[in-house]
Amino acid sequence: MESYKIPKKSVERLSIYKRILKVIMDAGFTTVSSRELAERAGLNSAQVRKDLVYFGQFGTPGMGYQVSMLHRAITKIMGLHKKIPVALTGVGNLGQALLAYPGFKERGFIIEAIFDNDHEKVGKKKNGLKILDEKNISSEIKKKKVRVGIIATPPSAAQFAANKLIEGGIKGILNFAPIELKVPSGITVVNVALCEKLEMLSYYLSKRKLL
Amino acid sequence: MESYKIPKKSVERLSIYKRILKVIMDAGFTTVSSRELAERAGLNSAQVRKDLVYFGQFGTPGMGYQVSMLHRAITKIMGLHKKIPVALTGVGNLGQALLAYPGFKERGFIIEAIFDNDHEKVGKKKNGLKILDEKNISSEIKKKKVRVGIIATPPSAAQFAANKLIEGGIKGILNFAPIELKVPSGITVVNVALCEKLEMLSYYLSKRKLL
DNA sequence: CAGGATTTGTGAAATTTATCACAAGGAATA
DNA sequence: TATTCCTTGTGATAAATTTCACAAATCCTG
Repeated sequence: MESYKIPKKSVERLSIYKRILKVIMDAGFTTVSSRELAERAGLNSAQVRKDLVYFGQFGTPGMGYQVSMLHRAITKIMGLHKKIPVALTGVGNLGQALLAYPGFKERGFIIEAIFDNDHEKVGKKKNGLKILDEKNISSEIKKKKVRVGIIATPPSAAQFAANKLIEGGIKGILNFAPIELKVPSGITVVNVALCEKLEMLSYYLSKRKLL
Repeated sequence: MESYKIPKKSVERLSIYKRILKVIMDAGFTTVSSRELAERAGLNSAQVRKDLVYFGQFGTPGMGYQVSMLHRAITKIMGLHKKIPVALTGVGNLGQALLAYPGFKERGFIIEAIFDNDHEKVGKKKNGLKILDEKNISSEIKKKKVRVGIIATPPSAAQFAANKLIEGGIKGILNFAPIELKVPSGITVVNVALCEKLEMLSYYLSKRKLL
């Protein structure tokens, strides 16, 4: 039952379990049941157990899961136990917020290079990093052995940035631009659907005549 | 087939169709087929048709959909044809980025009030708005008839902000904080899972031994 | 206006995902 | 050690979602 075909949703929930485990661990508890994890995550307990079993047998019947052990196991499974060098493209408002976002560093994602296509910005410093020209993305990230790219450009510049990142050897992209990036197979793109979420909210409120 | 039970996924995709329709419209085309929409969105054409039929019959056999008509229809369905007053809580890096994010205004979401619990910040101005004390959220948003709240606080302050927003009569929350908000029934919460997405990317790369 | 080419809308089938329900394993108590 | 109480892991079942496949509707060409 190792890594045959794991639902994307299960992977996303793994991240949620990890976050909750941290809270439980900091509160001083040493074990936790699938029922409690489920309750805190707003899920069904069988689902929690099924999700975890995709990755191994972590529990003890009658007792539950060892909090710190499970937390460590998930961290390792997700590859969050080592530092990951990252490049950021687009140093606008969103890009700057991401640059300062503590969550990235906490998870081991270290932003090593930042790029923009605005010549007004190129050469200036942000958070101790010099803003580089987008034209040089591929050579710069090769030099710094960056493995992950974040796209925080406007939609019109996103595909160009993606191409340059891929040219530079990047295998994974976190995309904040609201477009469907075209990438060759072998490149993993994860989209953060900021606009879509906002519009969903509008839809649900509108349907209930609350707007 | 009107609004019986529409999958959440369909609603989210509606937003994607709207975005693509805009592109096609700006390129000067007047009609579009489900096949083309599907291709651009990376989906199956039957799915596009099924999604749209949840909301009405928009297409013409042999011809496809009228681009501008469909775009307008989706905008209306999603309640994005009128202005929506919004309150933002948490004027940190993320909050400031959201404040300056053009996508909000473009979609009719007008940020009318901003709050923070940091007394250093309260009273100062950002983007023409005075930062108000989080303690006064409920009275302020009642005054300004705000309908939607955005939470961009650190996780530790998120539940407090949510409570105050709800106290002030808000029905919808866009939550950027990585916690499961506890809200009474009748309140719609949409989470933007920033950290989760990042961690998913790490997982997929890690699995392929690319980190 | 007839015939061929498209493309929609939609039942039916396939696939995926979530929930139920319970046997089996282990802890805790006496 | 026997007994009771929990809780896991999991096969079976149910629900949700996606894809297939085609009749019916409309366009377009000659």
